[in-house]
Amino acid sequence: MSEATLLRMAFDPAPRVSVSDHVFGRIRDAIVSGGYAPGETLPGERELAGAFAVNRHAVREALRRLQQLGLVRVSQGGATRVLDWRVHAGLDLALSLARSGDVLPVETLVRDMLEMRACVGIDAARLCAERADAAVVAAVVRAAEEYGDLAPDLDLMNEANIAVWRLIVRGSGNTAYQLAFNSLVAGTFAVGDVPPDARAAELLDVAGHRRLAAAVASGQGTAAARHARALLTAPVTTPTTPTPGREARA
Amino acid sequence: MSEATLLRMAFDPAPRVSVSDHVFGRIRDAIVSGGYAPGETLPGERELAGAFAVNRHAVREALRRLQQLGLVRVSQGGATRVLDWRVHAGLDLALSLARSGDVLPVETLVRDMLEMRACVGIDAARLCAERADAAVVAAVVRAAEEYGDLAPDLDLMNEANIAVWRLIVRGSGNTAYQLAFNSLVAGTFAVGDVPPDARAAELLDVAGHRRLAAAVASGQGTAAARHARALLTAPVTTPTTPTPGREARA
DNA sequence: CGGAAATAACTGGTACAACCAGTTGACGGG
DNA sequence: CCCGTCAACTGGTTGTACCAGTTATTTCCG
Repeated sequence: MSEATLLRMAFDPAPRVSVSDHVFGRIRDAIVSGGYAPGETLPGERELAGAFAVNRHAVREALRRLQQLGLVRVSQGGATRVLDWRVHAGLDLALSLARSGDVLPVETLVRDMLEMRACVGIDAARLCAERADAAVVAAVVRAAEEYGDLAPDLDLMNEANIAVWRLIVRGSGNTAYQLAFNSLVAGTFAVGDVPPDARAAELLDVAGHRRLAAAVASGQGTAAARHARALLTAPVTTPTTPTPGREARA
Repeated sequence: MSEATLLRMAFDPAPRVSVSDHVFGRIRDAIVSGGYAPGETLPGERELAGAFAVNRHAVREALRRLQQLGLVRVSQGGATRVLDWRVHAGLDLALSLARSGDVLPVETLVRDMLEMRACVGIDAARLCAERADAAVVAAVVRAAEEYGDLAPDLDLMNEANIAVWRLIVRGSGNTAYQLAFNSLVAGTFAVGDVPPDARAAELLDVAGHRRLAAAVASGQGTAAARHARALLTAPVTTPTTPTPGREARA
């Protein structure tokens, strides 16, 4: 096999995860997948260090991150207890979940994130139209214009699409929306292949994006929300690949 | 001063923050408040350890958490660079921001989180009505019933209110909503005093909550969304204390 | 003189060992 | 039986040494 062939194959970019990342991921998956029930006590740091054959500090770094994520609660003197991530974990966990799929059905997770994107995006569009300052509005219009020029390259359009929405969310003046948007973008990016054709209709609707930008520019919140809804609810309501899980849950 | 007097005073629950927490908070505030511009390089671990007069391990734990939060990007060999938290930080940052206010106007942050709560809550109510299984629906109805019994104790009602909404969000079957809900609850809790009277109207509207539960039980998504909207948008649209910042941003 | 390769001086990553500081539960005296 | 004491856990912190990448400098060859 020639070197050119090797380079064309797009390998994984060399895992090379740090030791503490490894420990972090393993324990996270064990908790999320139910290996450790909520309330259960995790093995001691020294014991974990021995089990993973790493230094105790690496375990500590991992545990601190798990604590920040809301998966465990460590307390000096007492044992480290597992929390119920459905109750204590924040949206940032979605990124971790998406990154190392398998523990949770990726299909469902993607659908959920798209659903939330629609919910937040619609309201952000409304708020952006109602209370964004002139500079951001101008940037939105400009971004929407440039967005259309990239058709029909879906990869580039996806990137530009994120830029447009980032501006809209920014224009909403809602920090929570902004942070949630970041979480969702990171999460969907981590999944890698967000069903490419499921969102093709949305991405290729250049006119729809320009209508949205126009509504934002003219300060018409309701119209902006309507156009945003038209764009964002398409991939959720009409999936090209039938999404399992809806019946499975019932 | 008698012991009883001491106990009645409700002191701060003894700060006792760990060393790495201290370092974490300081650097986080420095970044969020703009002390370090995005792209700038943070001092080396050894230098930071010297500046804070702590061991390097403590600094490392703090940096790892900052990285997970999306505030910095550490890379072996290279320097640790500051990221733009408006672009890379997830919703979990809201909790950190709320906890140690000051760096960001708390008023605005609370308004944003309530706004997002409304946005997500309305859609979650709709989805819960449409696709929640019988067990969750029954739990929602029961929780709404018990909720009314707690009036007029606002503290207890607030707690029960969260329980009701947690069930509804759970019933929506959307993991992203669930995680975002957790982030928002943790964030508002961290603020401590979410303007108590601003939400009094919502909390005391027992009938409204029961209407919502009834709509969920009968599977009427649109009605559930309407009732949810009535409950959740009240504190946002009619603040008892005029919220500054809206004009200040324009 | 120009540019590429070796290198020195950083950076973060990991390890071992020891000790401090809380928590827990068992043990023994009242 | 109850309560204080103490020993054996737990996590928290420190120091040091070294490994592993990055980066800027220096050096040497064409």
